[in-house]
Amino acid sequence: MANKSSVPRVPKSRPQPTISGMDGQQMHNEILLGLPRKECDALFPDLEYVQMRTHDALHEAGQPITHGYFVNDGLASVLNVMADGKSVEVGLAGKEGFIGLPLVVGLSTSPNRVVAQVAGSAFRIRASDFMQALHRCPQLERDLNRFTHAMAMQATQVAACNRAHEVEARLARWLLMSQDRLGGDCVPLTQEFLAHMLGTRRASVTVAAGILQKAGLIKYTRGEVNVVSRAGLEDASCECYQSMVRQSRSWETESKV
Amino acid sequence: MANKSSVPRVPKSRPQPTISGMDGQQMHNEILLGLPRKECDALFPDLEYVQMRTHDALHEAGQPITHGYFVNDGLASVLNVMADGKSVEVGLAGKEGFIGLPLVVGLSTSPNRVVAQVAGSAFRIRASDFMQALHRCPQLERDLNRFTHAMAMQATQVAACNRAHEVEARLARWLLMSQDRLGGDCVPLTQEFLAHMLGTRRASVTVAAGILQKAGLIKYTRGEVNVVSRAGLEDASCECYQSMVRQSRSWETESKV
DNA sequence: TAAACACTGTACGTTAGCGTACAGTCGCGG
DNA sequence: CCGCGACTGTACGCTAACGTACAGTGTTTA
Repeated sequence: MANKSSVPRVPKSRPQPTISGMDGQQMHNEILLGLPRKECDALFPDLEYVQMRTHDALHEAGQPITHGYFVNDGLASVLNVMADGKSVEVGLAGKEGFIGLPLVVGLSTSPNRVVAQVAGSAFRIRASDFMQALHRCPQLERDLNRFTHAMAMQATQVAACNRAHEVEARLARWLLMSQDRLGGDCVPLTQEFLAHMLGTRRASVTVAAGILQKAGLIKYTRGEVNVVSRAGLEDASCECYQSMVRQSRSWETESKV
Repeated sequence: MANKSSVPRVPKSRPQPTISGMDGQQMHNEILLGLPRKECDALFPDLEYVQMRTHDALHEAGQPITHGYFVNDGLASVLNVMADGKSVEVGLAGKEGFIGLPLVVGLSTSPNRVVAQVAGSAFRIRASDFMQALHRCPQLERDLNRFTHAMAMQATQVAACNRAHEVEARLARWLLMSQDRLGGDCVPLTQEFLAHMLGTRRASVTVAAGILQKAGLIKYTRGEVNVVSRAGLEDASCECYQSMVRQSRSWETESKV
């Protein structure tokens, strides 16, 4: 929440190659920001700055992946869609992430639906361009393999959580995770879509959110959740949130090869 | 159990470097079998052939990873362990797999507990040796990155399944998945441990297994499930099983870069 | 062969969550 | 300013699954 007005992390000494459509926008995507100059040169000409509007589908389950997306802003949800149309969120990516991981291992079909859950922007790249660029960008490839691993960890935690914990705790966890990735107190989402995320009924979300609100942890108003007490939410959430945080920590400290 | 005397798939033209403790045993692990000669030479001296006994823990949640395991035989379950001691299976690996994926991205702590769910054997390698060998084995590294991806897909499917489907269907799915990885009709497991896999009560497993048995799909006897009708089981299981199969198919066909 | 053990079957009260339906409430466009 | 659509609150009967407990049954050990 603090870094709203922080300086962009691109070193001044590195004038970025142009990115189509970006004019004047800031780059937030952490994978791109961390690339060495050489890989930027190789990659950036293929990137295109695009807006993500709420509920835009980036990928469709079972469909070919046309573009990869370096999320810059906002929030993308990875959903597993069941035969009866119900969906369950299995992953969440913000500016630390990339959407289109199958491409990294040479698959061009997405097993999941991916939607922009909170509007924002992304740098997108055509699948074919991406796969070629990858060969020239070893650091990018390594980052993406790591991110794949991080998403895998997230999915395993969610798998367990879905089995073991109840709606109220899962909702709290989800809000915390979103807040972390958005960097603000406000998560703009309707209960209807929260229900899709949690794989439950809207009515269940209403009840759970009501409890959190009465406890003074959040403030809910038509399509917008405001986090009032992070600490309280962490108590209300299940251990899974802390597990995930711990994992991404050990990540940062341990995994600097 | 059936394929004890099948021919080894290692080409005759490629005399294998010795592996400690292996004397006369056959190699089944598909990752190792697919490596080019050069990488075998680099890797095999560090491998050690070991037995996995039922319920042996290969990794402990939150503990350092001492060895990676190329599963050769039997079945390894990746479990997420909750604070209250309950566990939920989030991944399953047989001879197609490797246990210790965090090592691949430079992490030396396992987020999950991994146990031998069905006894067998594995080729293990010390974590430090593994991480060094990886630099000399690009094909191995690529294979393992792919396998990471496959496990991630598995986890996402399980995450959704855990939320959406009921015990009976999940049990059927699990039996099918195990059978695929074991290559026989018989899955040696008690209801108690099936319950741990499915993240449910033993009593629920008893009921579900009873239904499958009455329907003539399986035969259950003290610690041993015999699959009678695969087709029937596939009907009884949820769509998730087919999803997973489809994914590993597209895998094999698409992803030969 | 008896006792101990491990595994399986079943039962019962309790509960979270489901499906569904309907009544508020807010905000925007006509 | 009204009406309509989108969002939220609540209610009710129903079911899967839970926690727990205990009785059967097969297998090993003494």
